[in-house]
Amino acid sequence: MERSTPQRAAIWTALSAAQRPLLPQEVLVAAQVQVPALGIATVYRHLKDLLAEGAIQRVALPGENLRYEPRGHGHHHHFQCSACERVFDIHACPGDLSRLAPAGFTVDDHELTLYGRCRECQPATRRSPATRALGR
Amino acid sequence: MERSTPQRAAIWTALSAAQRPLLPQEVLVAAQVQVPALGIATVYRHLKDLLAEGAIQRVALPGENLRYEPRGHGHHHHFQCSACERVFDIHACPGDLSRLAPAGFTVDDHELTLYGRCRECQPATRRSPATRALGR
DNA sequence: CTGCTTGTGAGATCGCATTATCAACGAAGG
DNA sequence: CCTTCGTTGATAATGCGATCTCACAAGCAG
Repeated sequence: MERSTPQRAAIWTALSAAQRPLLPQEVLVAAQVQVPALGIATVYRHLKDLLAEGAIQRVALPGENLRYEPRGHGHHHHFQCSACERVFDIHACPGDLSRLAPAGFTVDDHELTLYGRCRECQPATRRSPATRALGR
Repeated sequence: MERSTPQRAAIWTALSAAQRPLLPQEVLVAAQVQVPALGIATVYRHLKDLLAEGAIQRVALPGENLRYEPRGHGHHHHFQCSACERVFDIHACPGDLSRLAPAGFTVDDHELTLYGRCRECQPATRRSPATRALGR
């Protein structure tokens, strides 16, 4: 059975506190705040378990490795910052896109990714310049 | 310098005749119609060259390997059939999506992928059932 | 405490797409 | 013909994310 361990708790906390999809590496770094000795193998192990339990879901973006986020956000899309590479949730949707498909094609679902600068990575024009380090 | 060879021609023909982005493997199969002895190494070599020359471009879809298509299609999106896995071009666009991003975010670009059934893979209801083999 | 089971971490290993290697081939000029 | 030099194809090597192995540590029952 599933035993409650500090490692598992740290990984879950990292995922649910992030408010955005995380790479396994990002989960590792974030969870090591609570459990410094945490290894990457344990991260993958628990990601796999949490996925099987339905607690989290995969997020696939074009040309990117799989990210993970807690389930239950409903239908939503993602925004990737071209500066810090981080991915954020977008709780909005352009709506029905079946009209875009060629005649004879049936549309069941869609994936949308926006690219640009996140709030913290604006080109130092107005407030809040990109002072945050990468990979955080 | 670049020498014109049957292999190179076959690869280019495969790409421009396909009317859709191809995986290296699909390029190999399609080009082998003209040059049966063609090897995968030659496909990768010419894809790399054609890319450097700007004749073709990469197409990255969520969770998929890179595909390649001739350049010059302008801004467009893609449709992936959930049955045959093939990817088709969609020459349509939902338009400006910057309104979807959170406040403070700047949107420069976007990627859209539709999923469903292509014309040839409709659930055998009306005409043209999915008689085509996979991987073609 | 004691014994048994499960979880963990470091490193080895795997899977797979892509790239490098290299002997053989072949078009072009002599 | 013959030499030259870029091209080719089979295969080995690489890079990298993900998984497996295994000795050890940490729960839990008795």
